[in-house]
This record gives sequence, structure tokens and C-alpha cells, in this order.
Amino acid sequence: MWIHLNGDYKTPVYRQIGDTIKHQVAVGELAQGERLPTVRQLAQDLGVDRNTVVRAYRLLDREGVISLQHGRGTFVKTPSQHPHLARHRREHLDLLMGEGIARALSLGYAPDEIRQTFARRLREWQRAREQVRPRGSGVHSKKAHRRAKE
Amino acid sequence: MWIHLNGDYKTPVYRQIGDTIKHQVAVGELAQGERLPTVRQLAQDLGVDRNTVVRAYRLLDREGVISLQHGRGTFVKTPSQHPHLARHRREHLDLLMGEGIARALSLGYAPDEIRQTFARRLREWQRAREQVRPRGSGVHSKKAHRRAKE
Amino acid sequence: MWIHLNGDYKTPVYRQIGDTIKHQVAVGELAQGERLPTVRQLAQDLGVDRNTVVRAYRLLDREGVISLQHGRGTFVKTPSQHPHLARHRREHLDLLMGEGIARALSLGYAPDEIRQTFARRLREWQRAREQVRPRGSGVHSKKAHRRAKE
Amino acid sequence: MWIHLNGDYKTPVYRQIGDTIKHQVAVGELAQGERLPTVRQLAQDLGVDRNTVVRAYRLLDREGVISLQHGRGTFVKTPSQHPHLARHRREHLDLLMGEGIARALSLGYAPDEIRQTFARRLREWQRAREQVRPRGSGVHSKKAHRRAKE
DNA sequence: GTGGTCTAGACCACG
DNA sequence: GTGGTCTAGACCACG
Repeated sequence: MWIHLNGDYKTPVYRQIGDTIKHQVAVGELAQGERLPTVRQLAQDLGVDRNTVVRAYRLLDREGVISLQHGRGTFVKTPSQHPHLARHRREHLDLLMGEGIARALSLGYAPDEIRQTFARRLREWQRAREQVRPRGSGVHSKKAHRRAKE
Repeated sequence: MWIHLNGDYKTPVYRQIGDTIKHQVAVGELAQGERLPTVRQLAQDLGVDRNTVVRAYRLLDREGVISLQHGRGTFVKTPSQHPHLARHRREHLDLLMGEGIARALSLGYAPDEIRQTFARRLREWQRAREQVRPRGSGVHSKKAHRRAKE
Repeated sequence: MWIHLNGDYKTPVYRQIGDTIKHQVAVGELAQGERLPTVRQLAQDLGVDRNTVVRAYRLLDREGVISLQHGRGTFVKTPSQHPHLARHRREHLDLLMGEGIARALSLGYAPDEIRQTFARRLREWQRAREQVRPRGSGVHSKKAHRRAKE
Repeated sequence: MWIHLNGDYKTPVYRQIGDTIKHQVAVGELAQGERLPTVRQLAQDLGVDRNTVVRAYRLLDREGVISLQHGRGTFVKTPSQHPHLARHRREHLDLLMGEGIARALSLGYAPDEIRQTFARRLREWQRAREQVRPRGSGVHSKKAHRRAKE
């Protein structure tokens, strides 16, 4: 696993790591249930401190994207493991969408502008997903899934 | 002049000030050539440190949006000279929407689910807004700004 | 400000600090808007590392109880600063309550048992609040509030 | 024997196992004198490390709930000898409910608001449960447990 | 072996 | 001065 660290920029390293992983999960590059590199491993690969990786992982864990399992490893969450059940799921998405909308409205963007931008961005993300997924390029192979439940 | 400071968010204050001014220039709320409040004045109005306002103004000056004229004051440059502004606005909204989408996708929500929830929430927010201030724009009137903080 | 650290127990220090502060806010011992000790100060008072205090504060920040403000200090959040607006507020509470219920049910507790325990605990908390509040014991005096908006 | 492991939560696995067994003994699901699965067996059933099961059993043995008999097996002690069990259950629920209440109060929600939301959510959850398994208890039947994991 | 916590100490960004 | 980030290194808890 490789993550490009934008050496001189203002975004902190732990966020760059987290954002990249989130992106990879969103796009399907990291399959759900897949095991992430260990903290030590990724720290070594990227040449950063273990604590920095821990911080990135913990952030994602709190956000519900991955699951840090003491003594076992770190895994991409399966939707079913997410904020408990169906009703929870729906409310969570409501909250998530509401946040972005509230923020945009409070910054003075017009509803139509927001709507259009949203639609375009979502299409862009979907396209990104489709380009990654259908290839079955190693990461999502049987092997990757086999480990998932372990 | 009033600028809403998003007290507890991650964007630094000097950026919030700068972004808001850019936005106001972009939409014409601040006319070209118009004089901005003095550093002291704005700092007092917003209850922030003078250094923070200086930092915001200096950034805008460097970006060519305003002109800091030593001993005379601070003035808005001609918007037409700054395609930068419109782009800034658009990119900011792009970023904002992209964040929510990425998060939802990485949490395993389906695109259609996201799309529908978003649409519903936006409608709800619009309705909520209309109930609060059906008196028209309001946002730009001096009165509306006067005690926005409260 | 003093926090008793349960030296030999298994709860990590950063959690003990966070839980205590949460408790004090819940009970009204720390007024909303009130300023918390600086990271350095509290670290020194408790004889722990600055990073440990930062960690405790950040956790509370993420949970929406306090607000870490770069360069300014740390403050107890005012309800109005919480998860945005009224609708947000309601949804957030829904989610909060739902979590506990889901967990208790999944552990096999009967609904009536849950209901009664909840009612009793809430009464206990309310009583704790009343004992702290009406005295106006220094912390919630005018002085404390005056600083809040600063 | 099946124990639901809350894969991504903060409680360590060995405690989840121990708590569940205590709970089952407390409600009579596991009769006194009854033989528990062997360490190997349970470890395999749950897909966890043997050491983890050993740790759970040893804890219960120390607490007097079960009896580890070298070379013979593991047996449930007489519940009546253990007021400890009922208390454990009650305290656990207390803790669980207390957490949500403390959090909500510290976020500024009013007690009545909390009370009402809780009541509504509990009703909703109950209704949701009834729709899922209207076939009676089900929980204790061997069948229900067999593929609970899925 | 895997993640969790903590310290001591450095340097940075913001107000 | 206040919080934010990062490192190097230690020791612990869990599986």
C-alpha cells in the first residue's frame, strides 16, 4: 500500500493518510472487510512515526470507515457493521447530508447551485468507482476477501 | 461589516474572514473601489485579535482581491480583473459537496440512497429557511447583520 | 481544576480526564461557555504529559462537548453551538438514545428493565445537577460567564 | 453455544465472552453444574484465539461463576451462591444507561427532552424487533444460535 | 504480533 | 500564549 505524502503542504500527515484511505474505500480500491496494513508496517512504508499512523487509523475508526481491532488488525468496515441497524443507517446518512447542506447554505450558496454541484460531484465519484471496480485488479480478488472474515 | 465566524470549526479565523470577503466581492456585495473597514475596526467588530485581521487582509492583498494602501486604507480591486474569485467560490462548493459524498460512499451507502437523501434534506432545509425569514433576502441589509452574532 | 486520577486502574488517563469533564458539564459544575484550563496548565496540575491532555480535550471536542480553539483556548460548548440547528439537534439526540437502547436490547435486557433503569438513572443525574447548580458556587458566577464570549 | 461478538466495539473479546456467560448463568440459560464447551471448541466456534477463551474462563473461575477443573472440563457453579451475578447484570445496565444520559446532558439537552426521546426510541426499537422475530423468544433455541453470526 | 497508551521534547500555526 | 503535529522510544493489553 502506498500513500503519496504531499511533503511540503499544510495538510497534516495523519489527515493525508486518512483522506487517501477514505478515498480508496469510497472508490472501491479497498474492498469492504479487507485488512489494512498494520500500524507498524504502514509507518515504515511511509517513513512516518507509528503514532501518526495510529492517529490516522483512529480517526477513520471514529468515523466508522474502518475497524481497529486490538490484537487482530485493522479492517475496512462492512456496511452491515456500520452504525448498527437499518434505522440507524438512515439517520446517519440524514445527518451526514444535512451537515454539508447547512454549511453550504450558511456560506451563501444558492440551493440550485448546491443541488447542481452535488449532482455533478456524485456522478464524478461514481465514474471513479466504475473505473476501479470492474477490473478486479488484485486487491478485490478472492484472496483479499478470504482474509476479510479472519 | 459583519462576518459570521464559525467559532468551532477547523478553518482558521483569518481564512474565514478572507473567504467571506472574497465571497462578498464575488457576488457584488462589496463594490470595486469600496473601502473596507480598518484593521482595528474590523478586529473590534468581530472580537478577534488585530493580527488576525491583518493576516486576512494581507492574504487578500497578495491574491489581488484588495489593495492595502499604507496610511490610506484598504480598498476592493476591480472584480473583473479577478477570474480567480468566481473560481474560488466554485471550487469551495465542490470541495464541500465532495467531502460528504466521499464519506457516505466510503461508509457503504449506495449512490441512489445518497442522492435521494440529499435531495430530501435540501428541500427540508429550504423549507426551514423560508419559515425563518420570509421577508426576502435580508442577508445583505445592515439590520440583519447588526446582531447576527447573537 | 482538579481531576482525580485513579492511578492504578485500567481506564486510560485521557479517558478519566475526559469522563470527569463530561460529568462536570453534565452536572452543571462547568458552565456552558466557560473556559477550561489550558492544555499546558492542566497537564502540569495533573502531572501528566501535554499530549495526554490534548487527547482528552480532542475527544470531547469530537463529541461536541467542548470547543478547542486554536490560539484562543478551550471552551465548554453552548447548546446553540452544538450540532447545528434544531432539526440537527433532535436527530442527534435520537441517534444518541438509539445507541444505548440497541446495545442494551442486544445484550438481552428486557424493555421494561431498560425503561426503569433509564428513568432511575435520569432522576439520579437530575438530582446531582440540582445539588451543584443552585449554590452558584464560584464557577458559574458572573465572572465565569463574562469570559465566555471572549 | 453461541456468543455474539461485538466485533468493533471497545470491550475486549475476552470480556464479551465472560459477560455473556455470566448473563446466561444469571438468567438460567446455563444451569448450575452444566458443562461449558471446551476451550478449543469455543475458540473454534467463535473464531477467536484459544488464549482469549482461556482468559475469559479464568476470569469467571476467579469470580466464582464457573469452575475450571483440570483434565475434566469446565462447569457452572450454583448461581444461588453468587449474588454477584444479579448485581453484575444490574450494574452493567446502569452503566450503559448512565453513559447516554451523561452525554446528552453534557450536550445541553433538557431532561424532559431526553426522557421523551428515549421513550419514543425504545418503542420504535421494540416495534422493529417484533417485526423481525414474531415467533416468540427464539433467542435460546439452538437453531436461532446456529447461524446468528451471519 | 497487533493495537493502545504515555512521555519528553521539538517545532509549527494562530491570535 | 494557545492549541496542533510529529517523533522516538517505552511499556502494556489483547489474541
